[in-house]
Parts: sequence; C-alpha cells; structure tokens
Amino acid sequence: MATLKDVAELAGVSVKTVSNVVNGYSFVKPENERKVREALAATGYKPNVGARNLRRGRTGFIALMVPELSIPYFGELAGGVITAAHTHDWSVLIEQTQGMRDPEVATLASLGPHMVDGAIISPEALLTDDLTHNPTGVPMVLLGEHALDVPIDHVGIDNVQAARIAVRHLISMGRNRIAVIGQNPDRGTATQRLAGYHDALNEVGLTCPPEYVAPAVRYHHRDGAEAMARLLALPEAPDAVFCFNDMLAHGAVRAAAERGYHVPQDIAVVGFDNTEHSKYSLPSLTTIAPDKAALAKAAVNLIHERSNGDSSPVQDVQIPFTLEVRESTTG
Amino acid sequence: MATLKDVAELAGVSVKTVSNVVNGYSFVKPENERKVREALAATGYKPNVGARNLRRGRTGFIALMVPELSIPYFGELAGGVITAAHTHDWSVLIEQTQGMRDPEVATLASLGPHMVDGAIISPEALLTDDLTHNPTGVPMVLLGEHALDVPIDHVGIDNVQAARIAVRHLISMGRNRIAVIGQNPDRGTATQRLAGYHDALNEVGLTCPPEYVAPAVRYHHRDGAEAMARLLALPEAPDAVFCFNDMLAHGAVRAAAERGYHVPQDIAVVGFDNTEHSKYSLPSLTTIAPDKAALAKAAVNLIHERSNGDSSPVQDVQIPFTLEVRESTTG
DNA sequence: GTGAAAGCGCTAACAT
DNA sequence: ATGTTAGCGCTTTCAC
Repeated sequence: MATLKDVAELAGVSVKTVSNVVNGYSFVKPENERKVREALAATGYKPNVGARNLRRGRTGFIALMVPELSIPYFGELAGGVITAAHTHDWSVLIEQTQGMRDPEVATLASLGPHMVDGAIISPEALLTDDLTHNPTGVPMVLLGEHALDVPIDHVGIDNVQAARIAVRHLISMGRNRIAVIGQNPDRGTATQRLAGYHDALNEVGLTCPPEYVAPAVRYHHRDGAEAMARLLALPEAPDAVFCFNDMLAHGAVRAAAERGYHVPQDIAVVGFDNTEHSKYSLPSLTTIAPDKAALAKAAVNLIHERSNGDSSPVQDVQIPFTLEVRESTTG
Repeated sequence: MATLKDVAELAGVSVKTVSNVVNGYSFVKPENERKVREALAATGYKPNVGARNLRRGRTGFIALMVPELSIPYFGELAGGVITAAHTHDWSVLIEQTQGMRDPEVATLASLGPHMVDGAIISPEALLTDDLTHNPTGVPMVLLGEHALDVPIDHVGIDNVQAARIAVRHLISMGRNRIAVIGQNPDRGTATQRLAGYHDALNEVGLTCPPEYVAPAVRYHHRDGAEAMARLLALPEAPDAVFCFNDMLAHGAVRAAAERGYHVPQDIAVVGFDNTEHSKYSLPSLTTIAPDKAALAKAAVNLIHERSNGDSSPVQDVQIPFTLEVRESTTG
C-alpha cells in the first residue's frame, strides 16, 4: 500500500507538499501539483484513515447502539442514521445489546474517544444511574427512552401526545372498551404512552379496568399475541387495543384472527412505529408514524454540534409524527 | 484521556511493563503488576484502539455492504454478522448502497486495508467486471449474488435446489398453474431460482406460459403487489405463485386479497428468505428459510481465515436451508 | 511555496 | 523481568 512518503519520493517533493495536495491546502506550485497528481495516480495512493485520525484526534466513526438490528424499527432507524452520518463524513459502527442491561453497559464502556467521535444509543434496560456520568467520554444522544434526570441530549417524539391521539382515534371510531398492550414499568416510553392513553380516556369520561392494561417484557410478535389471547379471554373482552409497537400489534391481530375475531369489526388495533410492513399487512395497520429520517438526522446533527464544541444546555429534540389511519381501525 | 505513558509514570514503571500487563504478555513482577493495576484503575485507562491497530497493522473493523438495512432480510443478516464478528474482536461498519451500482462501486473503492480488515458484501447491481480485480485490497466475501467467474469467496444457499423444493411443494399441494414473481436478468439469484422453478415443472411434465414469469426490478412489497395484479388479470390466472423473496410474497398476498382472492384457497403463495414477520402474517407465509446465522458466521470466518494468510483456492460455501410450510400454501 | 522534524498512542525489537 | 527506542502513516508547527 502506497504511503504519503512513497508518493513524495516518486514525485520528487516532500511529504508536506503531497499532504497539501491531498487535503487541498494552501498554494502549491502548479508544476509540483501536477507531478504530485501523477504520482498519486501512479501509486494508487489512498490515505490511511486510521493514521490520519490518530493525528487529527478524531476517529471518523460514530457508534449506534440498538437492541437488535433484526427488529424492523431498528433496521429502518439504522438505515437513516447511516445516511445522515455520511453527510458529516462519518461511518457508522453498529452494536447490538439484545435490550439487556449488561451488554448495554458493556458496550457503553467499550466506546471511547479513541474508537468513536460520538454515540447514538437506544437503551432499553439501562438505569438512570448508568448514565448520570457519561460513560463514554464522547458526545452521546439518547433515542426513545428518556431517563429524565440524565444530563444527556435526547431525540424522540412526544409519546404522551402520540398515545393520546392514537386512543382518541379509537374513541372516534366508536370504541369504548379500549385496552393497551405493552405496559412495562422499566420502560419510560411505556409509562408515557400509558399516560397518554389514560388522558384520552379521561377526556371523554371513559374508564379503564386494570385488566385492560396488558404488560409486555419484550415487544415482539409473540408477546403481542400472548397479551391479546389473555385480553380476549376476559369476561368482557375489549373492542379495541392500542399496542406500544407494531410488532406487538401484528402479533395481537394474528392472535385475534386465530380465535375467530375480525379486525377491525370485532376488535380494532392500533400500533406504534409504522414499520414498512404495516402498510401491506392484512389488515393494514393503523399506527403512529414518527418521522424516522428526521429522528436520525437530528441525532447525528446533535453529535456533530457537540463534537464541534457546542456546550449549550442539554437538549431534548421533539420529532414530528402522524397517525396513519389504515384498515385495522376502519375496515 | 489517560495514555499508557501516564499510567507508567503513575505506577513508576516503564510503558512496556504497563503494555505487558494490559495485554497479558510475559511475566511481570507481582509487585509491579499490582502497582500497574492500581494506576490503571486510578487513571481509568482505556487503550486507544486506533493507535494499537495502526501499530499492529490491523484496523479492528470489517465492513458489511448491503442495499438497505430497512429491508428485514438485511437487518436480520446484519445482526448475525455483528454477532459473529464479535467472536473475532471485530466491530462492524455498515454501508448502504440502495442496490445501485454506482454506490456499490464507490463503497468498494472507499474501503481499504486502512479502514477495514475485510468486507462482506451483498451486491445487487455490480457487474462481473467490477470484481475481477478485488477493488478493496482486503479479504472479501460475496453474499447471495454469485458472479460465477469472479475470484472471490462466496457464501450462500443452493438457489436452484431451494427453488425446486419450493415449487415441488406447490405441485404436491395440487397446483398446476404456477407462476413466479421476481424474474430479473441482472440478478444471478433470480436466474438460478427461475431455473429451479423450471426444473420442478419439468419433472412432472408441467409447462409454464411465458406470461407466468413476472419480472421485478426491486424486490419490495409494491413490486410484488403489482406483479400479482398483472398475473390475476391474465385470461387464465395462476393458482399458485412462487415469489423470489418474502416482501414480494407479502405484497402479492395483499394484492390478491384486495381483488377478492383467498390465499391459499384460490391462489397459494410461497416466499423466500423467511423473515421474522412471515411467521405472523395473515396468512402466515410458506417460505424458503436459509440458516441466516450460519450464513453470517461462515462469511465472518472466511474473512478471518483469509486475513490470517489463508490463500487456499476460492471457496463457495453452501449454507443449509429448509422449506417452512405455513398457511399460505396449506390454509 | 516547500522541506525537516516532531509527535499522536501504541507495540515490538533490542538491550539490560 | 523490565526499560529504551524506533516507527506505524499522517498532520502540523517551524524554518527556509
């Protein structure tokens, strides 16, 4: 592999001159520039990014920490982050945690200024204590979960408001026995979505029996299916369900269908995340659609500003969302 | 950030000793080891991976190039690659190409020994010419598409055989007007799957009218839906469709349902890839299920062997697969 | 405008 | 068993 020195020797100039040409710095005598460019082409020189970054004190990478890339929401998110990162000349390093605390802590500890210029993390089991002191030493932004008392930038949507809108929609469709699937005291977002749900019910004087709040540890299809099965076994089954993500919702729809219930006639279902598949499922899924591209872009930009020395107060960026009304609530 | 030198000074020993302790090399006097460990803890030392790798002549990264991470198959694949890479102390850098040739070529060109120790690439539009001379200079393995005359390791499944098994299944369910969706002369895998399809038909003396071979440029839901719409508009509509991936299949199922066709009663559908969702869709999808974890592991191991100097002949690793029989063909 | 040389943090000879 | 030192490839003062 050709180095700067090789090119310099071939061109008969100093390393500095070659470096200048490569980086487009200062003025180089046209003749020298020509010679350098020829030598560059002849050797097929490619800069050693590692060495360059070692010298510059930056790494050229940002890390993205997610539970699992195989979950469509995180796949879509990661795609957006990669795209956004490219606009700042960053490559993206992806780490998976399975949504478990130990891997999350370990991943954070393994990150550092030597490895990445920043980290975008989507924690699932991390405790507030784990984050009171930024464990990475690089700019960090939190996605989704929002540990309130933590001095770290956050990007997300207004979960309370989003949940309220989702449930209002169900009410407007004439439903009044509305359940939720996904309650989980360890997830801040779940708590927020539950609050929005209660808000919407209260607004119209509806109440919610405690057994209508179905918990879920993971948010996979299976969990949604199991929760739905329990809800439908209740003496008075709900006529609508608000699920805290799309996978829960698809699992719930399937469980309903297996028991002979029609969605939405017998029971309406709303999801959260608007993953690609929800537009094509049978029935297509009504769901809260966060602007994922904006989310990714905001997170990356935040890292960029922070790594350029921006030390303004901790930010909480709100990303817009919409309610996509589809067949699972309108038939 | 504490450096090796800082730790050495604090512990009152040389950098070498600290380095020895950190890397677990040779024998260190117990007393020194203790002092070093204390200093390590006191300074919160973390090795500068960039510098270490610069010195070692490795980067600690492998690249994974895929069309889009938002496509579930690639999300699942990427998850597997990250997991497998960790067993060799590699972090994974993911690049997206949108399945277009220019970004694919550009990405390959941007990779190099300075950036990554190897690359796992899932090309979609790359031509044989782009690969006759490994453009990265690092060990590379091709996934899926298999440009036959290229001197690069390949990992994948036997597409001809898999397609044959899928279509045989359809035949065994009593179907005899079997169409395919996904034909694309630019994709080697499509050609192979089409061959398997024809094989299966020939085995039982069935023929396939040319209009039963529906092309698809991209392999998204929409493309499957459009293709299915055209097939159903045919004077003699098919009674089964073999789709070249699960997204095409889900799109096709939806298009059929929108036109009042029941799957599988009126038309059976088989997919390819077995993405997570296919187990929970309505109807659940019969599909070819490659062992994705094995695929990822094989690809990473190949890179590992090659980067350790293995220069045995080009390999083509076959990964096992199964046919998952579900509701879309058995109702 | 261009060259010489220092040094980013680390590891591997080499010396002790 | 431990210290000293050169150097990975690059950028960047500082002279010229």
